[in-house]
Amino acid sequence: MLSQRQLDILTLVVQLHAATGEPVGSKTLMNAGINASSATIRNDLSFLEKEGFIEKPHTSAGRVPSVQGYRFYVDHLLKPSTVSNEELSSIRQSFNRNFTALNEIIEKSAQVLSDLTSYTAFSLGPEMNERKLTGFRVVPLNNQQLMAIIVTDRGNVESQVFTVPDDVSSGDIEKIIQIINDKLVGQPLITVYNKLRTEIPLILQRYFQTPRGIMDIFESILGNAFEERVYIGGQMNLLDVDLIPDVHQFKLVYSLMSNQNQVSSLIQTPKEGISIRIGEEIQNDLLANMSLITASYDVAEHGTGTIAILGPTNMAYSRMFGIVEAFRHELADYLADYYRLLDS
Amino acid sequence: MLSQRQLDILTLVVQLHAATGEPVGSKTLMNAGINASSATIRNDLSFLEKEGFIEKPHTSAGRVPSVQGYRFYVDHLLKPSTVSNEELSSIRQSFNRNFTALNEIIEKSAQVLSDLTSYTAFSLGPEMNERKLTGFRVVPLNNQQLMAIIVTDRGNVESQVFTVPDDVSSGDIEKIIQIINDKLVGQPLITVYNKLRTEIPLILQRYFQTPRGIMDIFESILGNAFEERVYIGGQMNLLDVDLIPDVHQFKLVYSLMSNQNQVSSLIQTPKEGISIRIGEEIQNDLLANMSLITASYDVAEHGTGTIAILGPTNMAYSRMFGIVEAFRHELADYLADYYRLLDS
DNA sequence: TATTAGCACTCGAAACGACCGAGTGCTAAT
DNA sequence: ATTAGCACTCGGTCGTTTCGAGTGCTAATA
Repeated sequence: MLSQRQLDILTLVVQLHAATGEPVGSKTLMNAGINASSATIRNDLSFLEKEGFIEKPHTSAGRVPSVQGYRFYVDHLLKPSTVSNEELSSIRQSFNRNFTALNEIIEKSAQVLSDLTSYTAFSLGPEMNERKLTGFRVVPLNNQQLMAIIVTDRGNVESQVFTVPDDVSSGDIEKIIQIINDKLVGQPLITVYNKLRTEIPLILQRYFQTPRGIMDIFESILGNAFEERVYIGGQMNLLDVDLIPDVHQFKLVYSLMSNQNQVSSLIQTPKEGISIRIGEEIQNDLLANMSLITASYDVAEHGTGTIAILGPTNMAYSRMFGIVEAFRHELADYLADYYRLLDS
Repeated sequence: MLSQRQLDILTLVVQLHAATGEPVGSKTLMNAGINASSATIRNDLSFLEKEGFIEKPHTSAGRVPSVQGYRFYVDHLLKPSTVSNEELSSIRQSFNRNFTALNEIIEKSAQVLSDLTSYTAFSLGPEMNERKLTGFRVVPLNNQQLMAIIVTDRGNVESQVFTVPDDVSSGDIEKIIQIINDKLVGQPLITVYNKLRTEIPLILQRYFQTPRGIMDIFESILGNAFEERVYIGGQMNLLDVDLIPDVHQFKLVYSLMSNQNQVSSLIQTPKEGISIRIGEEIQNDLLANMSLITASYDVAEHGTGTIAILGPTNMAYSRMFGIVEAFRHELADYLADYYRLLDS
């Protein structure tokens, strides 16, 4: 369908446009290594345009890749650049501090990934839904306040301070803790979440007249732990990209990113490995001129996590692909170590 | 010095400029209620300019208040607008949820204040430095992880999960906890912080060969609790203000606000009550075209806290002053209640 | 003496237009 | 199939003009 030269031209259009941000013209392509006259290149350009791979912003400008063009490039022409050893070791180094809870590692990873790419990065830890509630503690802090601590499967910890309502005695609390330990600890979180709305209130009714107040508290705590949390790094990097035409849109994007649910569904990826979505493929009007690279990673029997970066449509795909690819492996390795340590 | 009409004119210039953002001309002032011809007003304007209260962006524009003009307005002309009952009750309502730890109340207050003013808001809880360490708990989570919980004076809680180094046995941990409980609980935080670097290591040396690793952990945890934390709400509101000329400056301001130390010293206020700093008075080049309203509030014997808002120099001072004034009292009352509850 | 009407003047913002040049499409020659 | 040549397009830049809000000054007025 496309001649080799046409493939070369498309590749260069994508890469030069990524490098300069400008539309690419026939002479530029000639100088960039296409072995043909500018006229010939123009013919090819015109062909590529007819086929929908590139388009021109206006008559007398150069060409710019279309979404379809990017798609084709990403699917067939992209050669992931290998990550330099220095970068690799800088990734490792940034994970090298002795982190504490899993959440903090995940949070840090979003930070590092965004620094590395200078775009906005997302990080979601290994699948939460398969996790079990492995520990539940309530620690008295003073007369009126308690701290509830929830430990899930491995390493993930949520805590919340709460004030005891007037009508609840410390004996009541004891009983509730015992019930929770009996009935909930060791169960998958999803079960916990369900029982909390069905079975537990029934049991509590046997002991208390009005279990509602205290139940609300525990429900909110456990609910917190249940929610998966996507960490975001480098949100301000979006401001550098000239793709945010006005401040208003930036605020919209920012508030989009403040909403866990929306972010969650944004970086949801259907398939294994790395997926690249370009412009309108993201199916979100706000992000129409951006691209999203999503990658999943497996941590042995501990489920799979997700990382992602969001940048301009004309990002340097091969470099970004390389970074994301390297990063997902590093993170998976690091987490495998982390779990191994916990198990030892 | 200034005639009554000149005072009126200055007031109107400030207020109209706040309302429209445009320089104010003589005709506008005439229509806005100054009882004199535009020529007369021009004379007064020219006088006010000579005295340094107003200035003109360029020859054929209207006048704009100078910093000195704002200063005079704020010091002598400003009538704080009273806050409507609805607003007052909406403030109260937003505090009405059953909050848990003090930090969360303070965080929420920054949020509410920024919503109310549509500027950026800061909130610092009642003086931390006078606080004492009243509780210290270490809770085992699993084989390798512990959670340390620190409770200060009243209601303030910090927690941190950490992984136990290989060379530390659970007996060691027990001993350390005991030492901390003996030597540190009940002391003011500042003492804790100091002892942690002097006395405690000496004691530990008696028991362990290499106390360093474990000490690092505790030091970082306690250090965390020691740090005062200013909460910020509505940072994105700065983007609405047309005062941020370019995205670059916004990023600078944003990173300024990401630095606890800088924010802390920013909202440091010398005097009691409400203080208004205008433009260059803030002594920060980045904020040269903004104003900062800082207010302190007392919570009986629990120290004093600070709230602040940061907005454009031409903000509606009387309204903002009113809001901040109302807010500091509401917050003080609410916290007084909160502490009363804890003491009961 | 304070106020006001009148008028010439200033200067930024917006509208206009000429020009430039990168880039195109097409045609005819190789 | 490729290329040289050329007329054409159109956004961006830059200087000019126009417009109008606002000023300062002067002379008349209360």
